Amino acid sequence: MALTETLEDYLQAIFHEENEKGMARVKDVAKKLAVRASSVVEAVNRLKEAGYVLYEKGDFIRLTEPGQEVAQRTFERNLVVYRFLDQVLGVEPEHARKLTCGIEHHMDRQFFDALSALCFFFERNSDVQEKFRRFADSYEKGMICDMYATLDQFGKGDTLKVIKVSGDAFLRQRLIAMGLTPGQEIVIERVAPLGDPVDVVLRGYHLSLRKEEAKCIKVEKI
Amino acid sequence: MALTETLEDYLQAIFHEENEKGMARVKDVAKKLAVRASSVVEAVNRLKEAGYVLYEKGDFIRLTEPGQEVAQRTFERNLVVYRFLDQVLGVEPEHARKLTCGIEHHMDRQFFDALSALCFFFERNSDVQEKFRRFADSYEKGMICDMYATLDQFGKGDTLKVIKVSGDAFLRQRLIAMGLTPGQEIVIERVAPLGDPVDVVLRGYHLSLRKEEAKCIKVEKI
DNA sequence: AAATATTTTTAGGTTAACCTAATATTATTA
DNA sequence: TAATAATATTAGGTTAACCTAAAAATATTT
Repeated sequence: MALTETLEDYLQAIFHEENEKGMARVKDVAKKLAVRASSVVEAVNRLKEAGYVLYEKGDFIRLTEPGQEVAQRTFERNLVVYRFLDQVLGVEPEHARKLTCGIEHHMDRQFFDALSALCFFFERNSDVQEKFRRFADSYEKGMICDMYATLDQFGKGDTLKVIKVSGDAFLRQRLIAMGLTPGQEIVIERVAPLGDPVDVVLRGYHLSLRKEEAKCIKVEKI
Repeated sequence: MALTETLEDYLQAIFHEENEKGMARVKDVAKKLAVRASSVVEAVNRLKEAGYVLYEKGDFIRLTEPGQEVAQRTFERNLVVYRFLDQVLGVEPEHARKLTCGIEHHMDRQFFDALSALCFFFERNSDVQEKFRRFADSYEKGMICDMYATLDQFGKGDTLKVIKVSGDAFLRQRLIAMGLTPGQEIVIERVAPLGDPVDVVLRGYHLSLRKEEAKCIKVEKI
């Protein structure tokens, strides 16, 4: 019985209510999730069906063992994402909190572990943390202005992946029509002196690009 | 006109079809998203309403300028999450691809930029990358066995946040009833010799915990 | 205890996102 | 070109997740 994201949210809200106030009531869960009480009743009945809560009308909502487990796990995921945003990426707390919700539903054990490890790594290696902070700062200020390299910066034999095609609409259209589309892998076959033209292979086809055109193609080396 | 996550997915699929095959057809979009053609028609009509695609029945689906932009942005977010999972966290490609989808809808500019910066940072600093890889390995093998510290490991004046309460159900119940609930902040007021008992303050209340109990409370220093 | 207020529940409605099955359209091939 | 196959569209149904508004149950005052 896999829960929907929404039901997982309800479970978590109930978990927090239980923790904060000792018990969870329809009204408070409703307020916490910003929905109407009737929606909570509906959700709780579904959770009851699935065996995650105990509930008799009029009574408090209480989590069963499996319910506790799911809620706890979801909460931990939430926490780790928050920690990552806050401590590693340096997103402001409030903003981090907003971003966090939603992501915790898309994590599995491996992701969770890896993210935890990363948080710890940064925590234990303040030099790395410092270094990254400086790096990110200059990145933000546009000093590492273009995050992706362009095709003209590579040489014979390099295998690249197209990220984006820039330039005016007409040129872009033309390049895309040639198969230079985001995600496409290309191999540089030959670069003429002074970088013009550049011959590449993609999907088995050969293509010759002017340097000006090559400059419009953002790529990533693979 | 904010799009739903689902419609953003349709937009992205259309984008990729256009890029890969030069044009997007209902059938192919359906296959790509693993839905029925009728669902695609419905979604496309909604996208048309919202001004993101041009579509006359029987014809191909084509993105408008705003449609292109949204699709491109979503794709870039997807890519950066993928890059992060793959290059930084070391999740295997296939698995990373699965995890990626879903997350790209929960990102904003700041998150995107920070994550990009992190990927670059790791790329440019292979020593850091190496170091983390080793760290994560030992972490995975349980050598950094417990990711969270426990309450008994801290001293007077430390401010902590409760992460989890472990122990048998009975003890857990009791500790939680005392207010030691996940997320709760506590301050250590006094630690008796040999660490037993530990006095803490939470929500303005004083609490005295046996060392055995303190060991059950996973915390994080804040 | 009666009156009032609060909370919970039910009943019935809406929307997005799917579906199946039938029909219409467009392509392909005999 | 007629028959067949492939695609696309429509019509109508389902489910989750919301809602409003009214009714029922509990609590709280006077």
